[in-house]
Amino acid sequence: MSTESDDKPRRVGRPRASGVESEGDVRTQILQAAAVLFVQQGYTGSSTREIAAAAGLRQGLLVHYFPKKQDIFTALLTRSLDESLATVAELSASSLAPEDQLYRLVHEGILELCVDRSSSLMLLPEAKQPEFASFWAQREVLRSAYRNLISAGCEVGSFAVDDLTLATDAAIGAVESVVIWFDADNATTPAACADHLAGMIIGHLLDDQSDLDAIVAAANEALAEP
Amino acid sequence: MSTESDDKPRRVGRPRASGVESEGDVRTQILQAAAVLFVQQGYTGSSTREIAAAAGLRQGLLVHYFPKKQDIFTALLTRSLDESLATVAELSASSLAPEDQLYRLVHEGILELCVDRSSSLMLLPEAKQPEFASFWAQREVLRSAYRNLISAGCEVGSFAVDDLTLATDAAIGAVESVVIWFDADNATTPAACADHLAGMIIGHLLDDQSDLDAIVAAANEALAEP
DNA sequence: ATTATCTATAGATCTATAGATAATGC
DNA sequence: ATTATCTATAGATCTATAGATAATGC
Repeated sequence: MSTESDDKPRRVGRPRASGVESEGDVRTQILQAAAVLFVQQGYTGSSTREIAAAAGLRQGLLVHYFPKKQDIFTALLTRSLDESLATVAELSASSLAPEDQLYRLVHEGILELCVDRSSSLMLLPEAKQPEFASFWAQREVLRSAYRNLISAGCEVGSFAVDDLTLATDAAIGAVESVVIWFDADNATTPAACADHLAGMIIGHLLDDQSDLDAIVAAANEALAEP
Repeated sequence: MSTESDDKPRRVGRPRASGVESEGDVRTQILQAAAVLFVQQGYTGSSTREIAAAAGLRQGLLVHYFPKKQDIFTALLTRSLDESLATVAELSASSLAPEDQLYRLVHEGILELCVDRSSSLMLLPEAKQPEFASFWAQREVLRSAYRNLISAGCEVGSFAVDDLTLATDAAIGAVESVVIWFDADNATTPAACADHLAGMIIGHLLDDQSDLDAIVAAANEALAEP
């Protein structure tokens, strides 16, 4: 119904030198390009010029959207926690037993890490530096959720754990280990990874190993529903 | 019995500007300083000048010992596999059952990763780049050892595994995950980490969970001997 | 006039090269 | 003379700043 022809690129502002037209939010495009480069070459190893080129724009414009290079990294780090923190909120509103909640949190977390490469950015050494402390504070929220679920699982007698801190770190660590080796090009699917690893992690926390089947079955049923 | 006084610094060559005297092999000192910085700030994020300063010498001298910055990284990466590959060789010369061998390999590997911070260097994005391909070839030897032990364990009926590749990657991944979170400053000891994680990994491979206790007991006994 | 982009560049790096210097050895 | 180190620096970056330009909007 529009009187304008769709293929005429009517857009305010000087055209891009690269010819590539901006599709959607420019900041998002920059972030995507940066995520790929950071994963391949590291944060310091990827120049703002390279990132800009990958996003189809000039370095000067990138700086206009992200005045400091560090702003790009901060945005990516923060974004990488959103999904898991949303899952935590959802689960804690449910009335599921702690072992069921933890299984689902772990399973979801693994899937997320398999599909979104940028979730491995927190492993970059530069992420440890003080400018990114607020990211680690957020992440501590996620770690507490794991810890609380493990602790609650012990209280109801489902889990048996000596050292709560060690069990928590080992569980989160095993979830995150998937970013070290999962390769989207290989035959193994994210779902298969998630099933395998989640079984290993929850299985090792359970007091009675044979409870695992019921937990897995319940989670699979829940997934089958809308 | 020496006629020379020990505190006179008789040494050929121009003295260091830093005043810090070289203790032992200079290349080793440079590598140690570089490992710390690479872990903290990444490879590209650590300049040769910084590394030299940390080792108590000037940048020009560092370049004399390692003509390319990349040579430092190559040396560190290569070194990080030595320990585990030696363990593999030792174990395969033994007549232990595959599940016992794998438990010990995993356990040793975790200990090593806890004590030697530089073993996490392979996680740096820069390590993936083609100049370091020979490191990955060596590492593939280690991965094969894991894979073969899991496969052998299945054949003798101790392990039950659907997907050999997935089981291998998950096992190595879980071992390596320790570098993500282990912190020497915390209360948890390397030994406690190794026990916990190795139990989780081998436990999940076993067909009959109750075999785990015997494997752990045998490994602990072997460690107690000289 | 407003907007989105561009180009040009200053100042601060960083790696690797070249050659000088301050010890001991003979 | 030999050795281990140094200083100085060229050339190539890299980030962030400043201001110009090429579109549409009115």
